[in-house]
Amino acid sequence: MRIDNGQGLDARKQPQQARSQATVDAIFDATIQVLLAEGLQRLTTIRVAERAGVSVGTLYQYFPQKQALLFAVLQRHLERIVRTMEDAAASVHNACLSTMVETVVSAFVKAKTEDLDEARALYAVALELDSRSYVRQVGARNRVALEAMLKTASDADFDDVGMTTFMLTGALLGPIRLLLEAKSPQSMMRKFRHQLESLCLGYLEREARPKRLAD
Amino acid sequence: MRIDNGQGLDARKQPQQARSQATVDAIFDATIQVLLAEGLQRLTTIRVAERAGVSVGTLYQYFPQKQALLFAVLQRHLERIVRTMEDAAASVHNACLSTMVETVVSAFVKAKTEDLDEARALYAVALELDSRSYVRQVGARNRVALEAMLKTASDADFDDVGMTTFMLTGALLGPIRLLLEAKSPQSMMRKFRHQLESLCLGYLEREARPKRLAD
Amino acid sequence: MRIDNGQGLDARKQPQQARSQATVDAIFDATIQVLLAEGLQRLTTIRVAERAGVSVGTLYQYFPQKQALLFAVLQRHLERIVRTMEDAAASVHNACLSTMVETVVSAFVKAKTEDLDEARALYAVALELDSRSYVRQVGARNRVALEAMLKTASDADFDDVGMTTFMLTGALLGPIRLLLEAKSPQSMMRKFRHQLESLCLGYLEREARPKRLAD
Amino acid sequence: MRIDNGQGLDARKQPQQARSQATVDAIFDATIQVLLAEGLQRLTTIRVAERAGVSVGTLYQYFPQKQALLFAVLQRHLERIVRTMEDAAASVHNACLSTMVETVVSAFVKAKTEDLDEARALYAVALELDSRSYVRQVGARNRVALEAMLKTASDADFDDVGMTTFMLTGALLGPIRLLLEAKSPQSMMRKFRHQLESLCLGYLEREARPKRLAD
DNA sequence: CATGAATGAGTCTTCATTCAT
DNA sequence: AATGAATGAAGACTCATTCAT
Repeated sequence: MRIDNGQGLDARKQPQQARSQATVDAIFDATIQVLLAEGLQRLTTIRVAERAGVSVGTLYQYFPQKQALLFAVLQRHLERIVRTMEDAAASVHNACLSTMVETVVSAFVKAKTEDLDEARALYAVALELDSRSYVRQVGARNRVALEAMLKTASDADFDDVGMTTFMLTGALLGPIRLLLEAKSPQSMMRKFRHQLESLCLGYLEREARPKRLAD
Repeated sequence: MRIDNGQGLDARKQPQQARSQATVDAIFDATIQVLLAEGLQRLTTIRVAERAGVSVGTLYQYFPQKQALLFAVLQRHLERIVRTMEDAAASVHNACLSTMVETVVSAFVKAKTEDLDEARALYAVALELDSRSYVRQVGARNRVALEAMLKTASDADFDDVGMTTFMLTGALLGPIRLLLEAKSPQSMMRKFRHQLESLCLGYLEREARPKRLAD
Repeated sequence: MRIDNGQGLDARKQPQQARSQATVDAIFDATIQVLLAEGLQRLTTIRVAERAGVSVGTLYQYFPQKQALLFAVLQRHLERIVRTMEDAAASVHNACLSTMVETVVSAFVKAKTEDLDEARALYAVALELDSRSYVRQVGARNRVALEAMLKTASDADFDDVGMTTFMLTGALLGPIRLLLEAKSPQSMMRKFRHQLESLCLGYLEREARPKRLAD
Repeated sequence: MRIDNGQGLDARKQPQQARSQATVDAIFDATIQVLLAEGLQRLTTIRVAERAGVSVGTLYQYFPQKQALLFAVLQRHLERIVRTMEDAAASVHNACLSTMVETVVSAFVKAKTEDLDEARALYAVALELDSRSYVRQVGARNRVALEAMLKTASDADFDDVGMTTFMLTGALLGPIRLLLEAKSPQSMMRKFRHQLESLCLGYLEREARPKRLAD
């Protein structure tokens, strides 16, 4: 959020930064494209620079190492997704379980699906040793948001909210990953969201203790 | 399993092949170790050979390319898992949903968990371009087995078994992956299996139409 | 020739390309030197690069494979020779046989002899599988030029010009090859040209039918 | 000659040597085949051994280094040819030029043509650094034989027999090499020998001084 | 700031040769 | 003697990174 807004604003005032931003964006896009077209193993700084229409030197101006570039691209992607999730989770505090699930699933599917190729391209990057801890952090933020939400559910209490959140996260990630790896993700999309809600809600309702009213 | 036996037999007759087998095994193990210790990107044939206690030349005698080695390791792993799943699914044809889930979850968790490190190590390998189609095949075999099982459920019918199987697979994979990436998977294990059953069963019961008796 | 000029011109305008050209030239020369000093089998990209005073990486910037380098060197050499032959042959259309032979032999000996070492170095390269078809092409161009010339001889007709050209080519190549492989080619040079003319002319006069005047 | 006879004789007495000889022959043949099928650069001891139906170890029993093998094959080939030439040249001492040429050309063409593939396969080997001096030796023997022959010509004297022999050798080699490299050598064969005689005789008659009778 | 030529350490892969069986 | 598994030096080629222009 800050980055998006900030960069837009800065751009108007400082034309050079506008150019910078355009360059950075071009590099980001090029990275995704190369990732999709060639795979992580064949992604080279030169290939990225070429596709971005800049020289390697320029690329290194903005990203002092290859790792930094990959990390930045991954970060942009994951940041957008967690933020979406955090916002969605926060917006349904104190709601009932079914509303929560509906909202969260909807947000998650939308986030992952909007940039389908990007998400696909970044799986391998996320697995890389050097980004592991960051990925874990983001995962943790995600779980924190969900856990905070679940705790406020108007119609349910959980014995082990930590575990429940863990499973819920898994329930969201598993099918999405499968979907992204499928050949024609678009075709199942409509039904998919409904099914994902069913999966999550089925689980949560099984795990919930009915809320004690006079508490 | 079959492989071990077959080779064991041969080994007694042909001492040279016994040595070969020992070498191949050492290379397999070394690959997993390097994968865990260094990651896919830093896995080199020399490092694998060194850790296996053989020369590069020997490694190449058995695996004509690096890819072939990685593929073989992945194959051994996945083959064991699908076979476990196929057997488990076949063993509960015509049972009730809860038995099915219990059996399948148990088999899956056990398979993935037995060689925890191996499973962890191979995620990145499975993502590589060249093994994609094979991974997909195995995934398909898995789904076929589950779908065949679900169709025989004594207490449930499904409108769209294909989709249900798809989601069920996702429900199994997601949390397991999360578990493998967690710091101390062993600690949650006991509770985990129960939770995974809950997730699967909650979903399936929601999706099931009660079976028509006089059909 | 054309290449040098063209690149020279470009070089003045684009200083970077001047550096490039210098690098390429150094690599060419180094290749010949390594070929002579070590032989084709011991020619390695590193050795060439070292002798050229550049790094392997630089070499690969200009020649994407070892083969490409060898091919380029061979091409430069053969191209110069065929062109010399084509020009020489064209320049004596309609002359008498002895003039033709004198001119062609002189051009051929000069071309092969100018860069004696280069010619010597490239025999093995020319034999390599991958350059075979190119070598054949050049040979064909050469024969075409000679055949066209012979057909216009003012004092002779040939029954089978194709065969005659074939033999003439062999008559030129054989002794030259022997000369290049000799220890002190320079010493025989003077007499050699005369002898080669004798060989060619002796043959052609035997094969020629006297020209019918009223044709 | 000695080798062929000797080995045949020994074989009858010492059966083990017969087997040896068979093995050696198989290795020789395999070498030629590999040379033709893969080229010198891709000729490996293992490939040769495989094609010969023996193990590498066995191959090394007979040829302690790869070079030794190649050298032996080359030697067998060249030895046969020089010997043919020496015999042919010796058989026409004191004959007239045209008889000499006819005999020598016939022998040479026959020798090179009998094992067309072998001759083709061995060009690259002959060019290798390590066999250069041997090849030169054989060339020298050849020239010595021809020179001795020319000196006895009944109808001609030469001012510089050395040079004349040199050119004659070149005149023989050049066209033959061209023929071997051609696509369908067999087709031109008949006419070819006649042409080669014409080339040689044309040259020799030009260079000859008529023999002084009362000398 | 931008460029892209240059660098050279690091990878994969091959193959002559050895040696335990 | 024969076998073929094992060795490891050496070669082709790549690519992150630097730096003169």
